[in-house]
Amino acid sequence: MLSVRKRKILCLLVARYIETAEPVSSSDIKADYGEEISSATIRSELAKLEEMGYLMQPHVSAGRVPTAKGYKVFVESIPTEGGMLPAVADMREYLDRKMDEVGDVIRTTAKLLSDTTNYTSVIVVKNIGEVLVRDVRLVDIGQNKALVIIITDSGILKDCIIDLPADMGNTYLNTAMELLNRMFSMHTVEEIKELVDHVEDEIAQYKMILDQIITSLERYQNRNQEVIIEGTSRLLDVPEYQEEADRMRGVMSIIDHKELLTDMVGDGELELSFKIGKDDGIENGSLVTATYRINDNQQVHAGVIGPERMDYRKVVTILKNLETTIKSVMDDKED
Amino acid sequence: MLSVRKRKILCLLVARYIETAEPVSSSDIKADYGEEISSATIRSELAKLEEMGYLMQPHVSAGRVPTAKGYKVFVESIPTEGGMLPAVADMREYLDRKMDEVGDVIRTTAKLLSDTTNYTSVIVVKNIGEVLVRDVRLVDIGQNKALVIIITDSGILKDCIIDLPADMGNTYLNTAMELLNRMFSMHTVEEIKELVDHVEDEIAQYKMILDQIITSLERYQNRNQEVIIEGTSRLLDVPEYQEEADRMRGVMSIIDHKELLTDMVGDGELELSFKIGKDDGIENGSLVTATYRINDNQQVHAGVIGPERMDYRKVVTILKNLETTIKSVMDDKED
DNA sequence: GTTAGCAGTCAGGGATAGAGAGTGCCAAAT
DNA sequence: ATTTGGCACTCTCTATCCCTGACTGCTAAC
Repeated sequence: MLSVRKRKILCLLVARYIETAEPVSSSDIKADYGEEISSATIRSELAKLEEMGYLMQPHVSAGRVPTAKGYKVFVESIPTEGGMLPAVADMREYLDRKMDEVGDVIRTTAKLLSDTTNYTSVIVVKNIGEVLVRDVRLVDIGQNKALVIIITDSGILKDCIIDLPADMGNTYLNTAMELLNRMFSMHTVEEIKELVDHVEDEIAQYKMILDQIITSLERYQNRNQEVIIEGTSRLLDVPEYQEEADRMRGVMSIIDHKELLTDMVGDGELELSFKIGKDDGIENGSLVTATYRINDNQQVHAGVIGPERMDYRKVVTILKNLETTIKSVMDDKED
Repeated sequence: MLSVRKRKILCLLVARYIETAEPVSSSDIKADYGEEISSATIRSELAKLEEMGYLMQPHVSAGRVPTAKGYKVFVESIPTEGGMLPAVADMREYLDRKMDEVGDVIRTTAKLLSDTTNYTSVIVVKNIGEVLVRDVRLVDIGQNKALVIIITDSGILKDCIIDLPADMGNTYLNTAMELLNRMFSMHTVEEIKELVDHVEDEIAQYKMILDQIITSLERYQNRNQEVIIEGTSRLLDVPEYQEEADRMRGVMSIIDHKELLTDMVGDGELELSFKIGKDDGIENGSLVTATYRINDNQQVHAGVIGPERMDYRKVVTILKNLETTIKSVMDDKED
């Protein structure tokens, strides 16, 4: 629906605007165009592109500036197989430092991403699929409370503290643990819920414990979404925002309401996701994320947040490189 | 070292500047002064105050603006017994919502603080004093790993995963646990370190476990400092920062490097702490914190971060109110 | 030590003018 | 039917000027 020439002109314009931050004129494009073409021709094409909503003019005697819609055409044209950037060659070094947990890897990755792109970075970890319970342990911690440790196929759940009946005997906990393991082991949360509803009788006296554990499991499965943001102050480096602080607001409000991000990052199937401008939920801003699957149950969305006039090429290249780097580091951790 | 009249003039000036954000002239002060005094007299006092470093002039024919030093004199003059603000009357409501853990209380408090003051809020939780170990549990989680649960007098440590020797027998863990409890129970971390160094022989075969646990305990004692920041985007509401984004940088860099905050919040003994300006580590910004002790082992520093021209009176009042509110909520949680 | 008065300084706003950039449109060429 | 060259037009940007208003610092009198 966009002629080859229009697309080429549009992309050249966006590329130049990203570089110079100034409205692009017809003669600018003529200079970049390669083949011979007159500026008048370009002008008429620009007029049409503007009419179609890809461009806009700050004022009548200025060049053109891309709209969110215009940027989107541009980002589609970026080859995702971009070459290695010199700056990202040493990503591996960052990540090779000894790290105890996956959480550390994520946190470091966020820093790395912010440092290499010079934008504010964002990482969202999502649980996908069902959690399979492997083993359940109960640890008495005094004061009629117990700590529940649930070993699942995607990690260990250990933040669940439950209340115990006051008159509990000594063997009570052990029996409960046995029962729990018999019932829960190798089942998903959904299955466990079913089960508990059906065999009321046998477990009546442990009902209190069971309910608390199931609540906790459900919470784990549903809202275990971590959002990490690094390099907030890099927003200040963006010239657009320096001139008018108001423009920063759209981006800032997202940083303040991290929970919004979980829905804004890619939808899982897409490798790269671009959210640009108000219609996508970021006024005067843009969010580029890549989706990585680190294991069967967890998905990581990593990306950057910045102005609409973002260096998408660089960001895409870095995100692609990050994928291979993360994969290799994670694989090492498996051993 | 500052005459009564100079102090009065300085405080009137700061108060007015905080309100109007505009340089204050000698006649402005004359209007606020109460008693009869000529503007010429005030001018000569202002000149001296400027010479002493409490004030500055943006330009020669403008009024005066306080320096960081000037603000500090002002904040000393704020009565800490300020009355209840209408806006804070319902703090209790915020905090009354059911919250599972101390962590939740803290997080909600941060939001509350940001909402009531309209500044970015900051909360730092510090461990003070020695951690006393009460009980140690080991839970086998498969793959030659165990989860260590340490119940201390100030909380439960449950994020420590240790490696086990590969050829471990079935009773190994139980024996180790018994040994650990015998050795650790009711001792501080320092004492435990001593102990382990001395009775090498008996425990040789459990050395591996012990070392890992001690490392973990030390880390818990030292760096268990949580820093929570809420309402970052409120920085954008500050007029000073809107005009010149560069000024925001000082404050932003602190938000980006939370670890800096642990040293900047009050020194423990002081009830309220004011850090204003570059010399205090915040260029073009100011950090006001109050210190609350929530139990024998933990200290909470709560405060706000904003421009030098902050509404200190309001902030102080709110922080004072927060103290009573937090105390009452925490006491309820004890039950 | 305080006050009144006066001269001096400077920011801020409005008006004006010229330069430069870039477009839109039209008529001619392909 | 598309492309091109040319031209008139529009609008921003910058500089300059000037004026006004706001304060101050200073001095001399009280």
